Amino acid sequence: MEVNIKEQIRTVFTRYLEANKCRKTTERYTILDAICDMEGRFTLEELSEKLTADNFIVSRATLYNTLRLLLSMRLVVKFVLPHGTWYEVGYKNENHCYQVCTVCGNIDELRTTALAAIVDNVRPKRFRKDGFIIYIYGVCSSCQSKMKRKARQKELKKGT
Amino acid sequence: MEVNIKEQIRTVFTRYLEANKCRKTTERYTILDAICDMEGRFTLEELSEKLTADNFIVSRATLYNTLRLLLSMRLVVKFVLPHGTWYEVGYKNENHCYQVCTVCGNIDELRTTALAAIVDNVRPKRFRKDGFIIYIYGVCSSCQSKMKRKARQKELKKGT
DNA sequence: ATGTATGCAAACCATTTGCAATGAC
DNA sequence: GTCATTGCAAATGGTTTGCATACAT
Repeated sequence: MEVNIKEQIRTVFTRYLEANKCRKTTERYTILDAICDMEGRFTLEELSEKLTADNFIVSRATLYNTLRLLLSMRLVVKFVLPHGTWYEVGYKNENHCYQVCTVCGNIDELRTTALAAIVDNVRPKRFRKDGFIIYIYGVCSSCQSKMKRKARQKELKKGT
Repeated sequence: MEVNIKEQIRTVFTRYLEANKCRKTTERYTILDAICDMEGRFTLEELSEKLTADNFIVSRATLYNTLRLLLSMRLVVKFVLPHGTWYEVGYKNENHCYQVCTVCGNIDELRTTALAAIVDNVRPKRFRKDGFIIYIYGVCSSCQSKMKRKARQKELKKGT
């Protein structure tokens, strides 16, 4: 991430901490920095590993606390999928369309700008909309062939 | 749920069990029936409670096993949301658009036919699409007012 | 000096697993 | 009789909590 964007984010964070009378701890800023350096989606485990690699050890509790803080101020977005939980820096307010294989759990991001534009135009009443996620569920081609292969084997066994 | 629809579902289930050489156990059919009688979304806990109320005790393991079976054949749909996991009978192959409040966790279903039609037309390559879910994230009006009230109180405290 | 934030370990909760017993075929 | 399915209890894994300590204000 660009350095001046990181600076902007730090500024937003500082303003938020001051406005809510929260303390400006080293942990909070270091975690924020690390999150900015993560590429795309990341798990809590991956974030922890990055911090460890940077020689900064934080407890799980602090990691969760800081993430909660960042989530509540919308600097980070959380994805809860059937196969795990991911986080992502949300400063761009990007929206997402995922194709999820319900067999192997693989997730691909679909780049369908048309679709995103439509959902973007939905304006719910009495609701502050922050973003949206579209999940398309199904079976990927690789799992489809595996299932066919398995069915064939059962059929063979039946003949025995 | 209508009796003859339940019958249809049982037939589909039986065909699936036979095709895959799975056993037709009392547990499986009883759980299927209970699921058909659930109204709308339900949690595993609620399903278990209903079965208990019907004097049918099943282990968690069997509940999860049967749900996995029903999920794999698309008779049931699973929703993993930040505030819990829900299931729903999926025989109508309905698609869904949810409005999720990230503060209180409340979920409302949006009836936006236009939106559903668009997503319906997305045809991913090399992927057997079974359905989709759209989550619109944000803050509901009731949580918005609570947040405003809280902010006012902090401001008062500051003045003291 | 005050009280918020942290670290640690224990607690928690939903889900999965291993294994012996049951029962569908 | 065979082996898939069940029930039980233990294990797992991610997240939260309680409490003593550290440190930002």
